[in-house]
Amino acid sequence: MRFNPNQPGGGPAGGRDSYHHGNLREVLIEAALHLLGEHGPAGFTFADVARAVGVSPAAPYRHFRDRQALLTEVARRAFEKFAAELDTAWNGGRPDPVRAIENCALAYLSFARREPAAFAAMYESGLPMSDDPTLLAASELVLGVLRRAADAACAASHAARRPPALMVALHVQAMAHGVAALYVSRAETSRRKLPMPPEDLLEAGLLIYLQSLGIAPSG
Amino acid sequence: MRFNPNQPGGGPAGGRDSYHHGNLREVLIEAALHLLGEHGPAGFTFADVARAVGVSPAAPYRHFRDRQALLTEVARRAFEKFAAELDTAWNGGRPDPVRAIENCALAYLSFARREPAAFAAMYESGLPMSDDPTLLAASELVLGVLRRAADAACAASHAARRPPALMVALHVQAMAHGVAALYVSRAETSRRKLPMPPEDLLEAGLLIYLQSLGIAPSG
DNA sequence: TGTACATCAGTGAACGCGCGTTCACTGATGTAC
DNA sequence: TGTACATCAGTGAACGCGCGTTCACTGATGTAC
Repeated sequence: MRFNPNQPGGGPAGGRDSYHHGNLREVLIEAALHLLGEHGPAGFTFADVARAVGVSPAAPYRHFRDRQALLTEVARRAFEKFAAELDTAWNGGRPDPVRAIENCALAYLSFARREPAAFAAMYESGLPMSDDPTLLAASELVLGVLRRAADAACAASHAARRPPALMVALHVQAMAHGVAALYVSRAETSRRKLPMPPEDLLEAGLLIYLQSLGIAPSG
Repeated sequence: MRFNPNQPGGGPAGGRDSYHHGNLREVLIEAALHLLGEHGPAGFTFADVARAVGVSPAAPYRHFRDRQALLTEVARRAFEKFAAELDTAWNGGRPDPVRAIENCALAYLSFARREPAAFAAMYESGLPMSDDPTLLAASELVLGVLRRAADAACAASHAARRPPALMVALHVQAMAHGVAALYVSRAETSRRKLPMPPEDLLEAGLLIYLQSLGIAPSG
């Protein structure tokens, strides 16, 4: 498949009717994401990306040092988008902390389902965080959102002994991530069947967990 | 690195001083597992395995149709070993259901830590279960153990409303898997630092969860 | 015990292929004056 | 407004390499008689 750099409406000049692409960097990132979704984190090559975009195999080198640099950029954007969606789902803690946390967790699954490519880039590509501070920073946005959600939930708790909010955030992420990894993000042929929607499984698990912290949905 | 088919003590004849290897199939599986641990699910080739064993690149074809067939066998054995370790940790539910479930969960992490290669073969290689019934069957052993553990835990519960045992098993696995995937099994450079041991994180999470079901450790 | 033969489990050379990367190049664009 | 020039962002041919796989082969082993 080929990616057309022009806007759907046909932007001003630019794009591929001229010698210069004008937008190649962005298009390469999109194409890499697309291939990632189709063939998994290791299922495509630098040359594949160039081919998908309809450009010579040398062209990508003008924009990325190598395949890993491209993949890193994909993962960085994935983390940012993922964190933004979680934050939208959190919605400032409305209508109440439990529902807001649940919405966060469901957004976790929703993202894994809608964007398996981005999910793979973040959590299955094995990219080293240590090499790129901006990638590390982007990855921390995700837990940051969950941390804020857990703070609010803990503040609303009336349990005798509460675990630290960070730990609650990590528990929520662990359960969401476990469900996502086992039952949502993997190829359909390589995961077990589940007698219920993964969303129901996760929601039930979180309710049981949060109940123990003395937090219940209001209303 | 090279794998010596002979036992360390030097078994009776057999092995690589003769033209015939005598044990090549087993040694190929070991070598594949080893390479998997070093370079991830996609990080080695059929030829690499042959080289690691010190055999011609055509030799593996006598034992496996292709790379995927070899990987499938590795994954199948990994599931069996993993399930066996979980069952040992479960220990028939002793000393009490909560402790036994916790031991199961800790065994989950322990396996992910000690055998990252096997873990990757099972959960990160993207092998299609649908192609091989024996692989599917092996993969179900794992949930089978957790299911039995959950059954016993639910029987001991005195909560007003209990979720089905299968769901409890899935929750336990989800949390364990989430912690393992995020904080144990990935390469050190590509995971976030955690302000506590993953084992403590998981244990705390399960305690909170199980408490809600009206199950507490005895003693 | 000896011999002939079938089968098994390796060898190693060869193939076509696509990869990552480099290279000198060239068309298009921007800018100084 | 026009022109010369620098820079940018592509081309496409080329390279060496290691891959997966096939092939005719051969050494070792097992078995019938």
